[in-house]
This record gives sequence, C-alpha cells and structure tokens, in this order.
Amino acid sequence: MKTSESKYCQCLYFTANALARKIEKLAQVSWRKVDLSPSHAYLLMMAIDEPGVQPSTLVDHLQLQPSTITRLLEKLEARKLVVRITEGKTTNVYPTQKGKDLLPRLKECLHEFYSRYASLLGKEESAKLVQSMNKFADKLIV
Amino acid sequence: MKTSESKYCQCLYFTANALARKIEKLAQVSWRKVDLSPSHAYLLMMAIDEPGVQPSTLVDHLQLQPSTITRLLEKLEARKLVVRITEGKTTNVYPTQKGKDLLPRLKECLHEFYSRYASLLGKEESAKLVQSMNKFADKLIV
DNA sequence: TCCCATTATTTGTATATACAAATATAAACT
DNA sequence: AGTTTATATTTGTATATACAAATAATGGGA
Repeated sequence: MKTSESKYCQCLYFTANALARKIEKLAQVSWRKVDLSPSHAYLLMMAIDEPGVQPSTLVDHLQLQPSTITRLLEKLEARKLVVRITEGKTTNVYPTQKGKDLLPRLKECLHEFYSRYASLLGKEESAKLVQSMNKFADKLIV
Repeated sequence: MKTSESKYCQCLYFTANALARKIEKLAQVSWRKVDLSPSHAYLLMMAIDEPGVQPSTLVDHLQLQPSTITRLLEKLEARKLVVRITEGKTTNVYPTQKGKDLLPRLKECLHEFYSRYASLLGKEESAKLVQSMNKFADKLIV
C-alpha cells in the first residue's frame, strides 16, 4: 500500500515517520558497503572533517541527545574508527587513520544515496522538500 | 541550534529524521494524558474504528513491519485495551470496553496534537507539507 | 577560599522498531 | 489426496534512540 493510501496519510505524525523510515532504509542500503548505519557514518564524517570535535557540537549538528551521541561514539571507537580524548570536562573526538582511510568510500556512499533519491523525485523537487522540512523543524521548539 | 543551521541540513536523511523526531516528541506530549505512545494510540484508534481488523491491515495502514505490529498489540493487550482472537492463520483485533471507553480522550489528544502543529506552521502550510511528504514517500519503493 | 550553580559527558534503563527465522494455516497444483 | 507454495502471525534477537540520574569539572559569587 502506498503511504498516501493509508488511513492516516493526512496526519503529520504518521506521514513524517513513514517517510523517515523509508528514507532510513534507502540510506541503510547506501551505507551498507562500509558496514555503518547512516548515523554512524555521518558522525564519522563529521569527526574527519573537524578533528577534535566535541560531543556537544555533535549533539547540535546531528540533533541527537547527548546519550545517543555517546552511544554512537562508543561503537565507532570500538571499531577503531575514532578515538575520544578526555581532558577535564570536555572530550575531543579524533578520527583514527583507519577512520580517515574510509573517507573516499564514505563519500561514495553519500553520493550514491543522493543520486538514488534525486533520481526518484528529481533534484529540485527534493531540495524543495528538504527546505520546507527544515523550515518546519525550525518552528518545532525542541 | 536550529535544524536549518546544522551542517547536514541539506541532507534528506538528516532532515527527515530530525523532523520526525521533533514531531514524535510533540505527539508524545499530546498523548501523554492517556499514557500511550502515539503509535499505540493510532493502533488503538484503528481497532476501535474497525473492530476485528487484522494485523496485516494494520501493517498496511500504519506502514510498520508485521513484527512491530505484533509488539504494539502485545502491549495494548496487556493493558486490556484490545483482545486478539486467532482463528486459523488469521487474527482479529477487537477493542475491549476499556479500550472503547478511551475513545473520547483519544480524540482530544488527536485534536490537541493537530492544533499544536497547525498553530506552529499554519493549517494550509502544514497540509501542503504533509502532501509533499506523501508524494515523496510513495515514490520510495519499500 | 569555599560553596554553589552550570556545563559536559557518561551510565543505567527503557522503548519503538526491524530483520530473519519459526510456526501455522490456507491455497494451488499435479 | 498429497505435496508444494503462499500467506499470516509470532518469536528471538539486535539496533538506534531517548530519559533521567550520576559523575565530573569549571566558573562565579559570598
């Protein structure tokens, strides 16, 4: 059944979640090559792009709760893709060499993901959708 | 930090999930009164609206996996809000009296949720967003 | 200088969701 | 009729995510 044929397709809760789940799946497929979940992949990319980034910054940019960031980091650290160096009350996250080596493949996955969804709805259309979702999300006070 | 200020706000994966999480929270607050998660609430409403509905139909309309529907039903059944009657390979889900009694309050929650988000972005705007999200979701082959 | 409030992060625990395999029944084909 | 295929549901297990409490460190005021 199509999402728009569901009994609840007029409901924002239902639609937003249904869409997010479908996109999640698309993303999972795209990142399977590097054996990372999309969240882990984005986090790793951020650590590569900004070595020494702090968990609190990751919280802001990934819009996840601190505990979730900790859990994601634990996993990446266990896989030796990042290291956490704690000093005082702050922690810095650095990519390991192994993590940095993964970058080209991460970019491939990202590109694959983008082209997958762009081919499904068109570049412009999807950019527009992203924009209105952002606008809406901004108005939803945390 | 606003969603649109994040490093990844141009990415569909990030945006769709960030939005869904925020809406999830808004919905959770709205349904707290009846002590149900939004998913459980929608499932219960569907069972009240369509007594005897089968899990497979719930799978279609809520766009969740069969195992997820089973788990949601288990909880509602444990709370004596629905009963499952299995005959052969099919199962029928009926609301209990206790479940049916909850309907007015469920509708209140639904209404509260709607007015909350309508007041944040406007009725028309949000309806439009829901429509484009549906359109997009339809194109994402399961 | 010491206490308190604030900030940063982690831990314990709980939840919704999913995948894959298992079970059980019904339908279809030979 | 008997065997195979398809359908409906549940179970076992795993995952991302979150909340609330705990820990730890910093900074500001008395």
